[in-house]
Amino acid sequence: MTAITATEAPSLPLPLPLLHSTVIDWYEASKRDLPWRTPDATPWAVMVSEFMLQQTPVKRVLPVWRAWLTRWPTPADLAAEAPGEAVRMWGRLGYPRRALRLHAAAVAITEEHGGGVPDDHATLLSLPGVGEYTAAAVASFAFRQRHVVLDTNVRRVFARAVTGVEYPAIATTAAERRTATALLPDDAATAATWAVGVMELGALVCTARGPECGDCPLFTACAWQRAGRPPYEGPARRGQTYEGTDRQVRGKLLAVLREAHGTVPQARLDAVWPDAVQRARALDGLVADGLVEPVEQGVYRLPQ
DNA sequence: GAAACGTGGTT
DNA sequence: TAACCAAGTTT
Repeated sequence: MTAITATEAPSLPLPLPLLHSTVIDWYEASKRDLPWRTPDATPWAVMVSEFMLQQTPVKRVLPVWRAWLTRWPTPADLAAEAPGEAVRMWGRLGYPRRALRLHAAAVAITEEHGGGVPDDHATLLSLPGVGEYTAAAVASFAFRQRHVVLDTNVRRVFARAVTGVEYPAIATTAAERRTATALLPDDAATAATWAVGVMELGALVCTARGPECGDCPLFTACAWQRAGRPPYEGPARRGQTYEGTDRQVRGKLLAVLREAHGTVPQARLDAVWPDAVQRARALDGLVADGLVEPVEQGVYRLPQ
C-alpha cells in the first residue's frame, strides 16, 4: 500500500479537450513522414521500429529498418534464421542484444502466438526485449489502443509543460505516471494519436537542448515557460563514459564477427584491443550474452 | 535501485 | 573538447 500525499493534480491553464486538440492538430501539421507510421505498416513493422529506436536516433534506424523488413517481412521469416543473422543485420545500431531479443521475440511470436504480433499489453510485455514502454507503444501505435506511453520525450514534455521544470528525474516516478494517466484522452483512437503527438513534440520542438519554444503549440500554457524557464537544478545527468570501457571492447570484437562471414580465429580478435585481460573479459561477456559462439578452441562465430 | 549495455552526432 | 543525448530493458 502506497500512501499518496498531496497528489499533484496536473494543472495546465486549459481544459483537457483543448489540450488534446492543440497537440493533435500540431502533430497532424508537423509530423515527420516515417515509414512505420504509414497506414500499411504492419504491427511487426511497428514492433521492429520500436526495438531499433530504443536509445537510437531515427536517422540511423531508417536504413536498417528498411533492410530488415525487406528481408524479414514477418516474425516467422526472422524466426527461421539463425540469431547471428539478426546480429549481423543489426549492423552498427548499437546495443546488439536488442537484435538477439528481437529474434527471440520473433521465435516466441511464431511458436506461441500463432505468428502474429500480440495485441494486448500483457502478452507484449512477456516478449524478450519488450518492457513497459515498448509494450505500450506497440499496443498504441500498431493497434490504436489506449495506453500511457511514457518515453524520454513524453517525460520531458510533461516535466516542462505540467511540472514546470526543465528535465524530469533520472528514473520514472509514480507521480509522472499519474500525470500521464490523468492527461490521457478517454477515447482509444484519440489517446493513440495523443501519445504519438506528445512524443513527436518532444522529439522536434521540446528537445533536451535548445528547445524551440517559439514554435511550441503549448507555449502559452507551459508551466516551465510561465515560470521563466528556470534551469535544471537536480543531480548531474548520467554521464556515460565510453572510451576504454568493456563496452567499447565488446563493440570492437563484435564488429569483427559481424563483418566476417563464417568463423573467426582468435588472432583476428586479439588485434582489436591491446589489453589481453580486458579483451578476454569482454569476449567472455559476449559469449555469456549469447552474442558470440565458441566453435572450438580459439575459433568464434556469431550464434547459429 | 543502480549499473551495464553501443554507436555516432551535436554542442 | 568533453559531455551530453538518442522512441529502454535487463539483471
